[in-house]
Amino acid sequence: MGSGQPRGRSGGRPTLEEVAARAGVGRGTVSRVINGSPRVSEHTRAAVEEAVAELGYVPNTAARALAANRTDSIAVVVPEPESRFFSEPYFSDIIHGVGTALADTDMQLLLTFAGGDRERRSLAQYLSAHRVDGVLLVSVHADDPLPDLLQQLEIPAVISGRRSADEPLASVDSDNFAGARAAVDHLLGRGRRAIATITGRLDVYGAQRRLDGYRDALAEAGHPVDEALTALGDFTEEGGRRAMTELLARRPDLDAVFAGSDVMAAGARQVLREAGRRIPDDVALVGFDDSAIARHMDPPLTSVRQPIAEMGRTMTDVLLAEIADPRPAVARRLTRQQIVLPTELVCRASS
Amino acid sequence: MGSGQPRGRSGGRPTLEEVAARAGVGRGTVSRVINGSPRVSEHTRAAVEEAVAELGYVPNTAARALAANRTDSIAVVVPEPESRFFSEPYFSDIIHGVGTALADTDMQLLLTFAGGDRERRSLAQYLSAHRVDGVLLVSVHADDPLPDLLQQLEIPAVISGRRSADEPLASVDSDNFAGARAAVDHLLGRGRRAIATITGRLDVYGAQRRLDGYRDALAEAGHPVDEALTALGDFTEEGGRRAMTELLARRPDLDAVFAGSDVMAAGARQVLREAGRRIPDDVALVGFDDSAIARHMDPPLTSVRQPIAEMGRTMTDVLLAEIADPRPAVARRLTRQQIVLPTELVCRASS
DNA sequence: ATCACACATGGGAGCGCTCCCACCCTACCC
DNA sequence: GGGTAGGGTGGGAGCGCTCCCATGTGTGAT
Repeated sequence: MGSGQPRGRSGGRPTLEEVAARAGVGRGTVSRVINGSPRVSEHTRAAVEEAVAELGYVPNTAARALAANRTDSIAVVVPEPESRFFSEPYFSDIIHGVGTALADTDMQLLLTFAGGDRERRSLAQYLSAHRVDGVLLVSVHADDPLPDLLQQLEIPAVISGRRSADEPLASVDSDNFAGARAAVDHLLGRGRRAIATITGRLDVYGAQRRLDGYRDALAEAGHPVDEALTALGDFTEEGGRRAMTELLARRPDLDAVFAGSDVMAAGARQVLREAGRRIPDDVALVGFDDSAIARHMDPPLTSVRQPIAEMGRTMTDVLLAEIADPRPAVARRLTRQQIVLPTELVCRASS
Repeated sequence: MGSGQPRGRSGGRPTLEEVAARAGVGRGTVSRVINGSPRVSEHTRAAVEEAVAELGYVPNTAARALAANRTDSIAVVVPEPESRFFSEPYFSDIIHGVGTALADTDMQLLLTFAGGDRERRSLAQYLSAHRVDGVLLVSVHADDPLPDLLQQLEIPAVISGRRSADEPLASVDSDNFAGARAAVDHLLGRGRRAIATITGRLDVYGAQRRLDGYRDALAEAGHPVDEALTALGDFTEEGGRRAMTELLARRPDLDAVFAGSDVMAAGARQVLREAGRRIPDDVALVGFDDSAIARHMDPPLTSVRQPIAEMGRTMTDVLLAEIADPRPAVARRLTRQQIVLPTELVCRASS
């Protein structure tokens, strides 16, 4: 903004050629300066930069993409039908982190929704056409074919949350196991003995790991794991309600509940209240995610915080590194990063 | 996916030329088919479509953008530093709506963060380079220079939430005035008489309109507007707390509070509770936004719902129409749309 | 002075597409 | 039978850039 922009022929934006003419150099030289090549003399560089500034030159991405066969953009793929995804701040936070990481680069962020079958197909096409330099996969299901497609197309990709213990793609995850352990250890420390858990969908690896952490904590404390104290949820509030009802029926003597997500904890709380159980006096409650819900619940919910924005940032860093890495995919595969970020227990009044 | 893709020269993706060769037609004809031109015989069209399918041809966007001078993508501009933006589901919901609207097209969605000064500058550059066909502006401040820049560059743009009564850009907003009226009418209907309000930042037009609605409802009911019952907040929880403290000091006899956002209502609730006021027995509380917080608050918060996802969808539709509109900007200006979507009061236990 | 070589530079050759003009062929009309 | 539309079609001319090769130009070694 600011000074007027002298134009080329037809009022369009200035081109490389025009910058070259103004600076009294060739097209190639300007290109070198724009792209930070070292093979330009200091003097020439200065002249070109001046011309660029004077004309307000901005490279044409389309032309660059066509000629160089790269797009300077990455895609975040969102499995849209998962309304859970949009109802939790997870999405915003990841995107926030990605945005932060991208701010230092001139990469652009493309948002893609792989919702229905049609979108999925057109997404596959889109990716096949190599219209992005890399892909960030957010909350992918175990049976999603997308990751394999990406691998086959040799498109750099990073996934949020591993799909299994041996995730072939680069991934960034939070330490679900340690988070769950911390939550249960905390409950044990407060003297709770009949600690139940409400799990998320177990085909989500993270949910499984939270359950593992719960069991591990109990086992280490010398508590026998009572299957009656485990109820399956599905990450929804309604699922939390159902699971809590079940638990109460099976083990009316329970004195603590570790829920695999805050939303499920909220559902559980309703049932507990209706059953006349006071929180935390009769039953302590701990959630997972530390979302806004946790802070505003009554009583405020103790919850395991995941560094979601940081996950987004890290995913982006890893992806950018993969894109920049000149080594062939085969060599790279050996070093595919599996990053696990620490979780943290946030104690509030519910426990 | 599926069948193997025969390749052109060097293992790359097939080009228009190759499709043409295979179908036994010229390049122009294939282009016409791809772009749905009617000037192709039925017979030829079929042959081309078969060749396209066989080769798994996907047009190269970069080449198309370069040749046709359009990008088939729109940008959503997010004023990132507003952390409020990320802490509320507003963002996700808008994006969700935009995604839905875009699913029917082959437009791509670009997410841009106009946070710091540097990002702002590079965004201006980005837009100047016409790297998107249109822009969706989300929650823009009254003094933001971006809208003017867009208008000057003649880039189609739609803004969420008008900046003033005579917004020059196309805009989509929710009916803040009617929403506030409904909330206050509801409180009046429940017999509340000393109804206070906590406003958002009044340089946000929507916050002003909510205040207007509050006043209008009281005036129409024959209540004198008592300035002591109006406190300024800033959309934050802390702001809500401060405002509530003020109100309680000024008018200890108040029996209802209409907050300009759920988050501020949450802050107010804390103060009310600390002051020993029961909700809704002593003081009724109504929020605005109907966010997740409202449902999980204790007691659940009555709140004015905004159709945020629908706003995103509508913004996109309007933008696509503007992009498709062949009329010059001058002619279009006369018909710039100002769409206002209805709000709805969601009654819960807090009132 | 001569040769070799590195570095700086200019510009041709595309990248894959759209736009548009020229061409051809088939009615159809006089 | 010749003339005239007009729909179908082919392909040239770019779009603005990067890549790379060819061409200087200056330096140090011989």
